[in-house]
Amino acid sequence: MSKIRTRFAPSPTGYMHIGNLRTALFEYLIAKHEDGDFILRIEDTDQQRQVEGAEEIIYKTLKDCGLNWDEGPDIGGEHGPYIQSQRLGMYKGYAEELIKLGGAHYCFCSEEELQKQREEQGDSFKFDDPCKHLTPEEVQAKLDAGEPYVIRQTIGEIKETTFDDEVYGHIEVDVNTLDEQILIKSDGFPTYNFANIIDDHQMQITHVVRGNEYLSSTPKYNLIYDAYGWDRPTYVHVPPVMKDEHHKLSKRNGDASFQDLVAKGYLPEAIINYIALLGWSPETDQEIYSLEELIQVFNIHRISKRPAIFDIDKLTWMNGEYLKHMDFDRYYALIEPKLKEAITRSIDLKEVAKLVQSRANTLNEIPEMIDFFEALPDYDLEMYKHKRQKSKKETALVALKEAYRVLQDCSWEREEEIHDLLMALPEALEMKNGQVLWPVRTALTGKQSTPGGAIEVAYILGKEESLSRIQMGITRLEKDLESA
RNA sequence: GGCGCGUUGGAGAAACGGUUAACUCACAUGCCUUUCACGCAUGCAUUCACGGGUUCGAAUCCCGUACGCGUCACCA
Repeated sequence: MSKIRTRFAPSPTGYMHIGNLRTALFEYLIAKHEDGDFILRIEDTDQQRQVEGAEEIIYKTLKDCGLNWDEGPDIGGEHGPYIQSQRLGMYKGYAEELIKLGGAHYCFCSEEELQKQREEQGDSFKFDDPCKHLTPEEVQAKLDAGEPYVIRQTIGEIKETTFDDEVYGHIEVDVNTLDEQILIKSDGFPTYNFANIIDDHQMQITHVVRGNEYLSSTPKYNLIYDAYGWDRPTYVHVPPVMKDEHHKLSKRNGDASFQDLVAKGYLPEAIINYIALLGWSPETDQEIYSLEELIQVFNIHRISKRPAIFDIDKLTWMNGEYLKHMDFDRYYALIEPKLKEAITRSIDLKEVAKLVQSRANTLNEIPEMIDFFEALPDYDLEMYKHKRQKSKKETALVALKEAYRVLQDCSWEREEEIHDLLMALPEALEMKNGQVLWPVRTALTGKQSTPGGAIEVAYILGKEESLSRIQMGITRLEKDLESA
């Protein structure tokens, strides 16, 4: 059996939405699982929708995700060019050949003619093209006269057409319901549908993977393949990725694109891992997969027929898993810029990174998590009250004063030192651990929750700053209790 | 409206006619604990859109109904 070849054929619209990326991923996995080729083709026939730099976004996204193509506009290949606008010359010849084979015909009808039929037929409109019955002589005469025309698919007198989709199974369609679509527009350019067929054939694509919105038009494609006498490709129609029960994920809805997610602090590998599970499921319970592993286990027959809703919560969880299990050096390199931006004080940022690694699910949560290192926020004294820790303002004041006293003699060289000094206090004061440590952490951070507890935070903040913050807590509490 | 496709918990989903409907996220509770997070434990669909049928037995097969999505462009 010949090598599997799949293709990703996006239009350069300046935006890589998640559904598209997911299709690309499946195409890549299907090919690579069988050691096949993954081809990138840019479909830019609609010049009006061109967006500056859009191609680069496609290249970059695919590369960031590790979806490397074997043939494409930038690297070439045997079946190029891989940019549709550079292939425009060839389609007409193919269309003319199709006419000879009886799979298409010239159509000289005007827009008005179509409109008229549309009105007459109402809802069940299906264009009945009179040009189909023109004799070759009549056609030639019109062509010679320079009449504008399009080339339309000719659908013969057969009754039924069927095909087997790898996901949706056996599909039967009544040919009478099929439209004789335009293949070559009056401006001489091919329609998307036609260009697609020709390109796929020329590039020897074996598996056509695309959204299930193409399921209905597939029979028309097949009829053209048949007319040429070409082998039909294997079809893999994939279910859509939804925003909610009723809406697809789309740019129009302002839904997150791949770029948006990255900007929000999600890792490409986590995004890829997550979207692989949208409309596909592995045989085992494993959910975390590297691209390599996905290639190994991906199986077309486990692609689902039903739409899948994109759940940002699960992506967030998964992203957290990647962050938590990441090699520390790599993790640190990743977040160092954010840390430096958030913290200008000279403290050990690596220690901060260690605290944060097991807690942040996305990169963007980090600055807010650690802002207290930079400056103590203006916190509410009520925070010293904590029911479960049995902390009240009065006990907090005592604890803070004692903590300040013992820590004065601390060298601050090792975290254990601080630990030992503070942990000796509860017993000495006949208090619970929480009655000492809760207020200390509060005084040091001014926040309800922080990465790390009192001891870790104090160690990182350093002696001078820690004592100063504790002193401030003491002063504020004293004032507050006096006035009460 | 015609045609096509789909419908398992809040989300992703497993199950491929055979006893109590996996697993993950989310949510809730408890434990652990100096906060948060982690970790651990428990709970969360007597039921698979609904109604019939086939069968000893159905989420799984068949028919119908409802709902949803897609498609019917000189857009891709």
